[in-house]
Amino acid sequence: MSARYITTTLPYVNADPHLGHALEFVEADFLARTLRVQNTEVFFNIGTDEHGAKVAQKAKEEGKDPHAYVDEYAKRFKAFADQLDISYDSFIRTTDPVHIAAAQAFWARCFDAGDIYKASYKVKYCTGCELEKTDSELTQGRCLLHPNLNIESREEENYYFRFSKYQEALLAHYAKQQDFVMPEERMRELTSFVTAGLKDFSVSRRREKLAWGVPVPNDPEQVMYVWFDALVNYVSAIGWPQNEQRFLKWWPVTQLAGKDNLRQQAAMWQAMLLSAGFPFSRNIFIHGFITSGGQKMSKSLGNVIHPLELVEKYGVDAVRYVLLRHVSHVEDSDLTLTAIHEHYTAHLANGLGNLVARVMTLAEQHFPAPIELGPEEASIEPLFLEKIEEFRFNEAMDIIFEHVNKGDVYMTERTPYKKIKSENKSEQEEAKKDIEKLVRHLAKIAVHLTFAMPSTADSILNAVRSNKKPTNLFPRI
RNA sequence: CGCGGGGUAGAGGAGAGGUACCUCGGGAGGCUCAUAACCUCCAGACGCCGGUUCAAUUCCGGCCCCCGCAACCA
Repeated sequence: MSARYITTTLPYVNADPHLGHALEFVEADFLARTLRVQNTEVFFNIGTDEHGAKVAQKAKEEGKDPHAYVDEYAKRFKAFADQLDISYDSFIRTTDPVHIAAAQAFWARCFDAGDIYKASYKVKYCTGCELEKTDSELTQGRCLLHPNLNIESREEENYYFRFSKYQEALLAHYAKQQDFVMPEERMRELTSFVTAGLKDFSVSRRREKLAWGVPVPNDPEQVMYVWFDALVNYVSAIGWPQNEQRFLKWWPVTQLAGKDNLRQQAAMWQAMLLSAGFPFSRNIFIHGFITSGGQKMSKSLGNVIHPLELVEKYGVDAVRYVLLRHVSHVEDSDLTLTAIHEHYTAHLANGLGNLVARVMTLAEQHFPAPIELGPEEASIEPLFLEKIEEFRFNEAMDIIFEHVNKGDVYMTERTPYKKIKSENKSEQEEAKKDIEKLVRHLAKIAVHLTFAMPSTADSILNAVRSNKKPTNLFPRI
């Protein structure tokens, strides 16, 4: 029995869970569930990233103590995962004491390797906001809120991580393991980024400015910059450093991340691993963003799609279905409420739900007892599993839904509903065979749906096992 | 010359050196087991300009347009 470790990127808790989080959770869950049936022991990690300036600031805005604030958000994200039926084995919080200890131990390793050093750090500061600004927060070197003020440059002593040292090693690894990052477009982008040269990055902040972080070992003046702390969750979640055995059992990890996280996960984090003396991650899948109506979702545009509202309206499995089948595994994908509704109606109500209804109606009427299922119905198509392992989730889903269509075609061509009423005995027998075949076909579809749409799969299998037409699986809305 | 991606029927997507596929929508027919569902057939497309090739929408070059990213946005 082999072991596989899968993790999502921890969402930062400065905002509520959104459709992008749902996408990543569901993709990871799909993969985890399929691996579990392939004689593989799976450890599936999710969690929340809770330190840093933005969180401290948000907590202040809401008039809360940071601890209370992050507790609230961690609860919200966990509930979110539960409502999406995510089969996670671990929900790590970067404020967990074990994680904090791990971050410090990891830091110490990098420090001992000579990769963490102190240097002067320049920040851009807006005196109007009384806040540090990053380049992306500035437009033409100016703060948007205070365009008439000059941005000041301030300096302070911070710790740096020797990222530049690992350029060659990273490039060598990318060349050696070409599917380290998937899809390959992302690998190209990453390679060109690293080839262009790496600059050491700052990994701490002065404590007096930012108390909401992990204290740097042996320096009470400094706390870790949230990046450094957060990335370590991938090893702290599996027990490092206090349980070396457990760590060795699960590492290396398969990571899922958004395209905005490519560098951090596939370059920075990998360099940190190297510095601390760990093997690289196993592989990293980078997904795109979900847009709506061709634009980024934003409150001001009013095009935000709230995943939990979708769950309420269409059901969890329908939401999981849309995210797995109608979202590109490579590029950004557009989803609108209309499109979601259309997918639901066309493929779930008219397609899958209707097929189950028509087949089970015939079965219930013409068979006195349920059909015994055999090993054939329980087996899973290898191609289906391969697609998922290659992160081609939508193609895997296509395979299942082709079978739904085949069922409908078979029904039309063989007309068992007509032959079963025939006076002719042999026609009746033929019809019975056809119905049985269709019932087995349904069972097979259900088995394949276990991973993407667990409760739907259960409903179908229950219907087959009890020889009873279920209530509408996907009512028209 | 900053980096990467993209422009395919009315809409949204997939694809590949040689009959361009899917979903929704439109048109015609069929079926009646089913959630007014299902099946069949038809109409309709490869941004622009060059090049390579027997053959390009697919490869190469140029142009136009769109979208991300541009490192501490966590």
